[in-house]
Amino acid sequence: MSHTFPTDPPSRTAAGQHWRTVATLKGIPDATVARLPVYLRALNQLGEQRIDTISSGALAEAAGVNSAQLRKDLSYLGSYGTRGVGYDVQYLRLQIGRAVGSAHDWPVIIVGLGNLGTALANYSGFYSHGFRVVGLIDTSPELVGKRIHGLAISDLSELEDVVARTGAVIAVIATPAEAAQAVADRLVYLGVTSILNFAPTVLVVPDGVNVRKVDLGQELQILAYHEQRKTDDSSQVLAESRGTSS
Amino acid sequence: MSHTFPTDPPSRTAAGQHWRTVATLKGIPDATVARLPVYLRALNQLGEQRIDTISSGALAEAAGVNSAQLRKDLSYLGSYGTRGVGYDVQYLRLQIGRAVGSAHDWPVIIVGLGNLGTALANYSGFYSHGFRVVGLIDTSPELVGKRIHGLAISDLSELEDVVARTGAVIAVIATPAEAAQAVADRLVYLGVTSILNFAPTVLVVPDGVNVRKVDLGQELQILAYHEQRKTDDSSQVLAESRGTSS
DNA sequence: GGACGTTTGTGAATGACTGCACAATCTGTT
DNA sequence: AACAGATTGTGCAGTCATTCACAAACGTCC
Ligand SMILES: NC(=O)c1ccc[n+]([C@@H]2O[C@H](COP(=O)([O-])OP(=O)(O)OC[C@H]3O[C@@H](n4cnc5c(N)ncnc54)[C@H](O)[C@@H]3O)[C@@H](O)[C@H]2O)c1
Ligand SMILES: NC(=O)c1ccc[n+]([C@@H]2O[C@H](COP(=O)([O-])OP(=O)(O)OC[C@H]3O[C@@H](n4cnc5c(N)ncnc54)[C@H](O)[C@@H]3O)[C@@H](O)[C@H]2O)c1
Repeated sequence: MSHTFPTDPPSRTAAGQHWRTVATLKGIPDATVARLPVYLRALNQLGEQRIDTISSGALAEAAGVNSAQLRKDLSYLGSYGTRGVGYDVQYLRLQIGRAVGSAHDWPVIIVGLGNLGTALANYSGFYSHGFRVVGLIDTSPELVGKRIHGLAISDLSELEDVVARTGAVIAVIATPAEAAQAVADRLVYLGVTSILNFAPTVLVVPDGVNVRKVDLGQELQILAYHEQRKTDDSSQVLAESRGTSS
Repeated sequence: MSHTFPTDPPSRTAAGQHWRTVATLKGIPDATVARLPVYLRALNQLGEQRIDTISSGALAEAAGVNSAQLRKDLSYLGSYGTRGVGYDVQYLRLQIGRAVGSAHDWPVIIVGLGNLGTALANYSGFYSHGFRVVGLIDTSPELVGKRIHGLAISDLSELEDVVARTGAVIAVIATPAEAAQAVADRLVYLGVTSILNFAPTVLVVPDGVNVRKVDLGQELQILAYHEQRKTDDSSQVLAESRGTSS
């Protein structure tokens, strides 16, 4: 799922001799990590409703997953439930938040402020989850200098400066696809180690850098595939012609 | 991945007695379906470069996957390669397009034209991949009547009309989270069977309806998790304290 | 036309994830 | 203090996904 393959020893100063091993030992499975934010969101909603305790069954339903899965997922974080009772909403919220890293307040840079980038920059949902937009970068002279929520858009040439000043390690790329790889290279060179990419391109990055891609077209095509299968009865005929074993 | 749990027999008129079984028989694995659009994108780029034949190795690299995986994925569609040579770019493009359903031109409705919805509506990348925005829906009196790319925004009350007229079965939800479930219910009731949801909520829909969620906050939290693990040396200490077996 | 290098398609091995089923553990009640 | 009901945490088996490794098939060159 992640595009990171930590085969080389990291250049970090970390104490561990074999990082890979440690990661595998303690590491929360990718599939679980991907679900933790969902649980967190559900817990937040529950918290606002003054619910202070919840069972795995109820929380699982709110999150749209199997309850055994929920329990197993949570068990990777520790034993934070009480048998016969359930989970304390506030406490669990805290623990998942800590595991996921929203305890910190992560500074984030957005590169490319066209349609999409601007929408993202305006999005308030960021802040409520431990992220803070601290840098806006574009190349268009028409955009540079403009302010969004009080934050001025800087030129690409000032990228180094912005990264250094804000200490951001997470960046969002919302430039046209052609520019994305160059931007990513530059970001990585400046020390950014996590990239959320909205441009429809496969980014190539060194080990140790995490990339996640959000691709609207891709999502729609996946939906279209299922849509097509619903109507297409001929898919069953095709099934016969191929030797589908077992 | 999909939030659809086809436990009950679908209320559809489809011929198959056990949909689940049929799907499993011929069905292309979910993981593969999710990658097909990536291959398609890579092929499109290659096609523009006048490359007419490509090996699994080269295409796999462009798509960022293992070459064996690419071949296996493609083998679900049929045997479209030539041993010793590779794949014909145009032909393969056609075949994947057909499988994924971009051969049709899918009409799509967007509900909620705030920051994000407007950006989506303006996005031209839609059209180039077999999707056509045919309906825009919002509740805000300030937005209703406004035009985006020549298409007028309709009020929510006209939703039925719009769906019926356009025959759309795919919809994008970009409303605030609070409104999302109600909108989804309404859409489903009107015959929409695929939803791309940008609101940070788990949508509950009947069997047979496909939902895909795009959640920015979630993506960032996943990045933050990995970020945290990179720096956090204490994670190793924590690893010890928990009884991590074997 | 046969030998050679290349590349596909796929069986089989390995690995990751999911869901079931149940013992362990808790609260409240009699 | 023992019991009943509820709910967690987890071993295990089944399912799904990835990767390896190689025979089968192709084009080319001599
Ligand atoms: N708009 C959408 O709804 C949408 C949806 C899905 C994907 N996308 C993708 O997201 C990306 C952005 O989409 P958009 O609609 O906002 O496009 P856009 O053209 O409106 O915006 C792109 C912005 O990036 C800036 N830019 C170009 N090169 C740059 C560089 N090297 N460094 C910094 N900034 C640079 C441009 O000046 C422009 O402001 C595209 O790759 C698009 O395919 C957009
Ligand atoms: N803006 C972003 O970058 C961003 C990023 C990630 C997720 N999101 C999510 O996407 C959704 C939309 O975000 P946004 O920034 O565009 O919000 P927004 O407030 O700008 O837009 C919401 C729009 O939905 C309309 N609306 C409200 N109720 C409606 C209903 N019942 N039917 C139809 N339309 C309705 C509103 O009139 C408004 O125009 C939110 O759920 C948000 O959390 C946004």
